[in-house]
Amino acid sequence: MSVEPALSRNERKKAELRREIIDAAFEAFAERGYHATGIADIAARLGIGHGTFYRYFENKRDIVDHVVSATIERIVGALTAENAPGAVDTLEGYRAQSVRIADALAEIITSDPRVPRMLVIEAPGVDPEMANRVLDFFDLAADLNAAYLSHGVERGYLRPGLDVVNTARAINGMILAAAIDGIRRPGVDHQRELSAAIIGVMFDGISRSM
Amino acid sequence: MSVEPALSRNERKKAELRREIIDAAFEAFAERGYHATGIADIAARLGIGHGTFYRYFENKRDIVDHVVSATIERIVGALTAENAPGAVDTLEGYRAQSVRIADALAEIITSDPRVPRMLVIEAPGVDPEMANRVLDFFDLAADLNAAYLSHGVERGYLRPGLDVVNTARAINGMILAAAIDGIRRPGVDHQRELSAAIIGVMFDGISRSM
Amino acid sequence: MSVEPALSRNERKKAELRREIIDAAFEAFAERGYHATGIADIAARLGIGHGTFYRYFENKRDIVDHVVSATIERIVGALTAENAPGAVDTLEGYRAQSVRIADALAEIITSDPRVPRMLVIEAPGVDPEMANRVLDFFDLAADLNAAYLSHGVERGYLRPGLDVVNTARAINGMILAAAIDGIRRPGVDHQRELSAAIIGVMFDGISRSM
Amino acid sequence: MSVEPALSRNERKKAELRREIIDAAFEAFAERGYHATGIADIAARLGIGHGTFYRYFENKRDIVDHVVSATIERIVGALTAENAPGAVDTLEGYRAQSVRIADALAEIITSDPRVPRMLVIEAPGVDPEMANRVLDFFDLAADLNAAYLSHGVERGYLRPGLDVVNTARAINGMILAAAIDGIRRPGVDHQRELSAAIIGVMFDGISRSM
DNA sequence: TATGAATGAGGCTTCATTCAT
DNA sequence: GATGAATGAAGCCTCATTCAT
Repeated sequence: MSVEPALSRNERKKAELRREIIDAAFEAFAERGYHATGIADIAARLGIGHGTFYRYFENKRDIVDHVVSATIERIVGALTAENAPGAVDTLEGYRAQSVRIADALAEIITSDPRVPRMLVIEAPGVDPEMANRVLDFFDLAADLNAAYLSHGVERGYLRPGLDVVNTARAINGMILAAAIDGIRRPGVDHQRELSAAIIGVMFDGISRSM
Repeated sequence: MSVEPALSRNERKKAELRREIIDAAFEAFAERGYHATGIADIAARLGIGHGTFYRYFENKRDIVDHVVSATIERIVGALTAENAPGAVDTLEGYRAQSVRIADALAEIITSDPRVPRMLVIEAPGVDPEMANRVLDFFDLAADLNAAYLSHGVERGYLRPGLDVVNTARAINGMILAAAIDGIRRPGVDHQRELSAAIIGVMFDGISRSM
Repeated sequence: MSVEPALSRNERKKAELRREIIDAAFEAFAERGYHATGIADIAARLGIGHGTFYRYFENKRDIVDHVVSATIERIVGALTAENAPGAVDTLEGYRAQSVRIADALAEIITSDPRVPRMLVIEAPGVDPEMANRVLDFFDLAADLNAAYLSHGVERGYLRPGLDVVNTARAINGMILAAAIDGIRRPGVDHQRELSAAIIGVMFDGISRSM
Repeated sequence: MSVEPALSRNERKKAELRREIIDAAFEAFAERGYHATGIADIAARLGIGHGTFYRYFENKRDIVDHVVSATIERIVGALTAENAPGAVDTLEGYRAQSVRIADALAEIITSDPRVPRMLVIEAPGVDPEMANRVLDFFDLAADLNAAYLSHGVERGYLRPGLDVVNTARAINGMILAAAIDGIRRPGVDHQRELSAAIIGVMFDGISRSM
């Protein structure tokens, strides 16, 4: 028995349109830029009156917040799906998990390069508050990374004494590089190669082993 | 004896004001954002009439181009100063050079966090063309990195068979991470720690050495 | 049964406002001059916001084009109403037709002297393109005149060997003189006298008949 | 012995530059239009600083006044040169004089079509006051015409009872037509043909003589 | 509930004019 | 006297937002 509040037909339709508006705004912002996009552009993509927009969202600033939230959720969702945090206890396990995460990210990036574009190119320029949200997200990702690293150090398969916080930020930067790369070079194969290089650096560094 | 083309007093003053306008615009864009900054804001910072602005720059788009150029030059200048490309032939030499480069970057970032803010937060959101300029700059940095890596592979102090192009991009991402980190956490000490972590990952990876 | 495409109430109101804007612009341009008139002036005459103007016309240049078009149509409409081209075959018939045309013109000019003012004073100074439109209109009128003259020469009631093209231009000039005269001296009676003088010169010249 | 106040070398140079500024302004106004021409444009044509302009003329409105005055004087000068008002006492004499006047006008118009352009296209659109000046000039020309006609009626070689005032305006219009024609079709030969047609209408009308 | 007509704050840009050098 | 750097009034236009239908 479902205990969720049943949505009336009307409510379902409203929610659906709301989602469509977010999607249309995402497309418009990613393609033309936030500042160059008008509310009318978004409405026109859906064939609705632009007055209708204001029945679903407060204002332009409101929609971009939802668009960015949806974009972040898309990424987070993909990652947590492939992800059992703390479920690995060996170097190989961690490496395999890293590959899975990288693949999941590559999938998002290559299937829709507007995702990294929105997050890296458009969102930070919206206004200082939004820039902070994006930076917060980066920090959050770094925190998550750091947790993995701590786990690895504790378990002994990562270097003892590793500066987990800053190393996490460094690794985070490589992931960001992959995202940015996907904006301009969206092929899956290429993204895989880049992932491999990232994981190579991450685990082994670039020095010739002696 | 100076052989430089002597600038008249007038020309010197014009060049000076031009530079001041670029600086004021840099400040305004970094602090309030490009789109939230009006020409009048820039002029007001200098106590000049806003009409004067248009004697020095074509329009708002023109000034941001110059601001970004100046910002990029600031970075490039700092790097090339510390930089003898291809002048190292050992792992330790490369590592030391990497430290010097990292220090130079840290110096820029911590001495003026508006530099990374302008490049990473504001510039990409100006318009698609500017976003491309920034992405071009990232690509250029990656190309430079790749050249270093190639040199190291040839000389034998870096891992044979290294995917230099993609590895360069990965390393580039870590540098970007440092830049972004500097936006929010501008202390020199912290930046040094982050640099150390980056160089640690870069050369040795995170795996426990056997 | 009306077969005309039924305009919705909304469409009718829009078309009506559009017409009112053209009228207000006509008034403003005729009274203050095109360059001295601001969009805000036009809007203020109608008690609408100046933003509303831009819902109906592209820009200032657009509205003056429509104003001039409407002005030309007003003249052309009045003339073609009184006008059966080629329907006369005698000198007296042509003279009578000329009188009718002159009366129609006099009616327009005296009922609204802003019509000649717009066409002769304001429009040419808008920009070179508009000046060309006005000159084109004069040329068109001359062409029409020439057709009448040709007809008369063929039918034999006008002088054989008449240089119809240039004579048409000369007559055109007399009509223009009437228009200009109407700008400053708009009385109907006066306009009639001028028309009579024009037709006198046109048909008989000024020489004492022998 | 000259009793005219001798101009110092300096004063002569000033007067010369003054004339050059008027000429340059004439060119600029005729070619680009009054409103589209900036003071800087005029100064640039002469290679002088635009601040210098204000040492010779009060403001932009001032210079166009002088330009129009010079233009009118150019016409009046050419006409009065060929012109002995009241010196003819026969129809043929008047006709010959009319031809001479027409030739003089044709000479001005074809040698510099910017003259009619300035007077008919540009000047009226400057502002209402300038429009009045132009209309005044037309009226003056009509008055002059009327004087000739009166003389002819008195002497008996023009039609008795002629409405000299309005007929003068009609003839004036034909002259205006020639001026306008010269704007677009500046050939001397063509202008001569048009003059002939005008004089033909003026003296004989278009009716077939019985 | 959906619409789009109306609005006007806001921002960019031009250019005639001034005035210190 | 000549210059051109500086100025800011003025005007065009956009577009987010409101609200009557």
